Amino acid sequence: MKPGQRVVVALRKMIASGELADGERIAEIPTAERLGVSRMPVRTALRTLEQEGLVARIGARGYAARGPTISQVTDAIEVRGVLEGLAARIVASSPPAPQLAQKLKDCLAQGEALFAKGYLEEADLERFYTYNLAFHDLLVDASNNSAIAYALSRNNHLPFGSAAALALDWDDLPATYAHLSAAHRDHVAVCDAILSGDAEEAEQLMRRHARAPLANGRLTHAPML
Amino acid sequence: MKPGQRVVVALRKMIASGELADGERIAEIPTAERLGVSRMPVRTALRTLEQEGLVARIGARGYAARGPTISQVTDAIEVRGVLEGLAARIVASSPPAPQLAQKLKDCLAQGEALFAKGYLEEADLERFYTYNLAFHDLLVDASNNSAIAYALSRNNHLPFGSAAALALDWDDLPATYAHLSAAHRDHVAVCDAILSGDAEEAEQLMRRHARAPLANGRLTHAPML
DNA sequence: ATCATGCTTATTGGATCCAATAGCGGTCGG
DNA sequence: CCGACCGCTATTGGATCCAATAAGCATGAT
Repeated sequence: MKPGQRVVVALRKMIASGELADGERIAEIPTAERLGVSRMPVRTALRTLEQEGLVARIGARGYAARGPTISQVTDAIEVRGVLEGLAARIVASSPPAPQLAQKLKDCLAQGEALFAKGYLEEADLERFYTYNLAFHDLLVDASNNSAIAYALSRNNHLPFGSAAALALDWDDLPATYAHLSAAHRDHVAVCDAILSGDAEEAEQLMRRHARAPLANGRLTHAPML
Repeated sequence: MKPGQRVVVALRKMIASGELADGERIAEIPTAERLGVSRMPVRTALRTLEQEGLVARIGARGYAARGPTISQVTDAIEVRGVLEGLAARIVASSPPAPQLAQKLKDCLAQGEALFAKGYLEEADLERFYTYNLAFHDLLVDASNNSAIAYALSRNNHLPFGSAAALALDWDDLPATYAHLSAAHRDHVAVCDAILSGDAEEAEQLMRRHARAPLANGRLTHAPML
């Protein structure tokens, strides 16, 4: 990976993990030395992270980390809910192309296979992650609305803003099974609403689905891009 | 203004005005010479504009302008609708602070004053612009949801993505009066729903309000930041 | 004759250097 | 003793230089 990208993801991780505390000042030179690059990649990275809302300018003198606060996390989840809800509504509003219906079925089949055996093993968590992302991406893609994709791509950089934000508990597989299979059932329900052309229902279901992690109460770490 | 900012706004204008056609390649060196600066501000500006969605990367070789297509415009309006709808819902969901109610009243009073005399004059368009922006900002601000503000701030850079996107017709003031007073009535209705705590109604009204320009059919130029 | 391969060149990304600026501290005067 | 002013320094923004890379073209081989 090129230095520029490396610095961006490194800083994202340091902010998300709290290694850079909320409000802590980020100067270019120390950061560059710390990461073993010149000031230039750091400069561009800070500009990028500012656009992403992960750092904020301190007057005219440097940037400060904007650590993930609980409210930021819940806010990002709410926003993802309405955006994906809109995507679902749009998709449901027009008669589905046969190939879209097929893609949806194929995608849901992956989820079905995961839960068929009635329990989860560790490797399944990774598979669910992939399947879940695929479903959400499929929907956004099918909505064919560039502004949604654009807004979501930004939101995804926020902590827990991505569809990957799941209440995963690697130590309590039964509880995780309950959460994830509920999510899968949500997917099926959304798909049904879409295929039957019920736009209102599709949107409501999708929004509730996105908000599920809020109800679960537990927000643990999920991989962030 | 510093060179960096100058280049960003200059490129934004050139893209919005079509001076840089959709899909046209933007190389750093010619652009830098054209604007009379070095390559560096152009580099940072292109990164910024990429984040804003106004240019897209062409493989590993430069950027291309993403001109304002009709679908981009309508997409951005839809997205703004759901985001501001969410803001309205959130505000309506909790009992309004007295000072918020006062601010809303003050804001709506500005609109009321504009339409009281039953017709519009040129200067009123500017005033309505200010009032309209103030109302929308007030709502987003009151929702206290940073992710909404963040997503909207990005969306605002898209053509017609901002609340300033109104079907303004400077030559047909009576028709404009109809549109704008309808918008003001929308504001009043949203405000009523919020103060009475009807979250569902507030959201629906706000979404319809945002989509009104789509129904008006006419999308003319509005100032873009 | 056509396709593949290698060379040339144009263009972007990174590093280093230089200038402008703001913040901070010290000192001097009231 | 306190406040204001001046100068120093730390830090960011811009310019130029260098390296890496990919695209385009030409040439040769099959």
